[in-house]
Amino acid sequence: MRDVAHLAGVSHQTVSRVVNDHPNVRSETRERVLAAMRKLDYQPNAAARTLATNRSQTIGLVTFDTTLFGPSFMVHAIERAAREAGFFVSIASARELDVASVREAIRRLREQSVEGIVTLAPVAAAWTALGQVPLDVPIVAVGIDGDSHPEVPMVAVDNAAGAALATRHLIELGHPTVYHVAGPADWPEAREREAGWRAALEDAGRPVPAPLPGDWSAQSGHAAGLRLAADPSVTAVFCGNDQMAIGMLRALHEAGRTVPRDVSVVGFDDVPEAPYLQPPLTTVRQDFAELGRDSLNLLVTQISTGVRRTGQHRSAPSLVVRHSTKALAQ
Amino acid sequence: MRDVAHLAGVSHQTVSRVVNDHPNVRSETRERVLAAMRKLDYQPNAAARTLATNRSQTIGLVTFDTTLFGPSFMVHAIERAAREAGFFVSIASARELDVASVREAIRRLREQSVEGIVTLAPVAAAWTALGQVPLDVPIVAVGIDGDSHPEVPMVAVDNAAGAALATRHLIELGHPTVYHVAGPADWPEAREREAGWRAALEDAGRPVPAPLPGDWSAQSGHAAGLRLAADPSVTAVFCGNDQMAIGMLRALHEAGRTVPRDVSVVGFDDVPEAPYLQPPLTTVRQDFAELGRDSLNLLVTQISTGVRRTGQHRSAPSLVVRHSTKALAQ
DNA sequence: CTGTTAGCGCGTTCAA
DNA sequence: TTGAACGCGCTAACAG
Repeated sequence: MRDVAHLAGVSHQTVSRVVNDHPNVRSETRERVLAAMRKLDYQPNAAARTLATNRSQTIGLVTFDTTLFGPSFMVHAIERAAREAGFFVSIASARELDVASVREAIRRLREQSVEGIVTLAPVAAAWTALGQVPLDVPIVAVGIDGDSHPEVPMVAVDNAAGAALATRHLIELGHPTVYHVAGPADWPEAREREAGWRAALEDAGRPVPAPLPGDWSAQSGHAAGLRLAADPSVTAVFCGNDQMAIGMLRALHEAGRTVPRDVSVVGFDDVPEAPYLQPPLTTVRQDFAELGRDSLNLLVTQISTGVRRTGQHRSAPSLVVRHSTKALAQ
Repeated sequence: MRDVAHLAGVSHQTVSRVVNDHPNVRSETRERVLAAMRKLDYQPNAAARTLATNRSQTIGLVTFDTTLFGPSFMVHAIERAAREAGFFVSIASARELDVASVREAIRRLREQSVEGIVTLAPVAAAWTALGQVPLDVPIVAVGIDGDSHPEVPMVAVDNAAGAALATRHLIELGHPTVYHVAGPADWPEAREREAGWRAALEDAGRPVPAPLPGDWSAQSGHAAGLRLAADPSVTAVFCGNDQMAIGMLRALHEAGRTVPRDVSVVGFDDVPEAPYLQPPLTTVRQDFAELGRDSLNLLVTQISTGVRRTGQHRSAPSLVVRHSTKALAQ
């Protein structure tokens, strides 16, 4: 910057004014400075600005497993939205699913003076950690059950509603009951989906079979599928996500049970491959891109207005009916 | 930090020495300082340190489409490795696939004084942009054809070798030739795979059918599959990635052609769902986690030694034979 | 409209 | 072993 000032024959302060679009600069001077900046390929120094203004123009992202479809998609959507809002994004992943790891990730972000934090770690441990974070930096939680920490605003799809959508769809198709392959118990999203499934079943006066444990992976869906296939009374299964549904489809096929003729299967997420599975998967769609954008905008609003927001911001998922579900043959 | 110094009854540089594990501090003083730090929940200020040392402890990640399996997996692996090496990571995604977008992403990272850059944007435009980057910050390119920019070290699987592996596997199974669904032409990885497939075919003296265009998506694989299914002479297909193979499997099924009885299909990547597709997919495995770690370690080595590395670092992919390929019935 | 001064929090260099 | 002075590149406050 000093060099630029020298070359343009002005003080470094004037250069600073030009960089920050300050109004009180004669346009002629401004041009001279801009020319010097181009000539020297001037790069502003974000660290110096951060130090002087106490504003880093950076938001932090706490992630856990970005190899899953949802989180990885949202990282993308959030980075995009952040760039448009003029923010850098720094990521910090939690090593484990425990409170200490999430706190550590948040600590690292705070060390970088981030102006706000979005947490994509939808695990029970995360909100315990969030409750312990000093409230001087705005936080938005994505996909976390915010009931226990109403002071942290949360963005998520209405998992229970989505699960109920799937379950009612199967009930309306004439299935006496619906089995469920659940996600990991320490993920609030998994619990919400299970709760939605359970409630829909109870509302319809149907028996509630024990949910089968899963871990979001196709492998766990496959294992659950092999168990369910052994029981001829099983005609409908709601899987906690699409990956597990893929494993389920495979297991049923291996066991000689045809989908959807013998068994109907519904997933959750609507991954891009869902229409091309065999059969094309009926599933609950959630719009991850919108979720990512919304969470960032909520954060940016808090940063720029200084007003803390709270409460849950739920978006409505929708059911996409394809060919893995069918009316029960009497 | 001033507060800590005050509380501990020392000067702020003594605190600085403690923070940086400087040897010349009496252990008693050190303890007093540490106690004060804990008491005040002291957070070092990364911006100030960056300004004073000109070292940001941050590496930058240039991404393009993190919704694809490979890139999203590597973001995760790289963040992990970076954390262990004591680096923060800041991400900047390229808006488009053009040179300007990649340059802009790199500019944003440089503004943050990153000490090194890993680029996960495996598109032709990326290396054009890389060639224009001032060489004062080390760069490692992942999955980019480094031939045209030997000064930028590159880490990738040997795509051509992987494609040849797949193609030879099909030839050895008795297929007269192998069709190919290619990835986007502006991705070097797609071109390398196509080249490997072509070379294997030529080496075996087989005819080389025109490759079908794809864009990595299941949808494009499905479209290609519908075209191939119309030709009864097609008995073997090598898809540029697993997503396209999923679409291919579906299209062949719709057209009444059974895999692997009528047509054999091979993918590339070995996504976690591959073993659970119908049929379980024979594919070329690449170890994204290792790729991510390697790229980061290569970068950290350059940063800490100050020695620039060059050249290509290729890792060998392997063929995973499952049930989507079968000897051609005579 | 523009320049001068001071300081953001930290590390480095020199003295003590 | 510790402290004082200085500067990293920038912005904020004031002066001109």
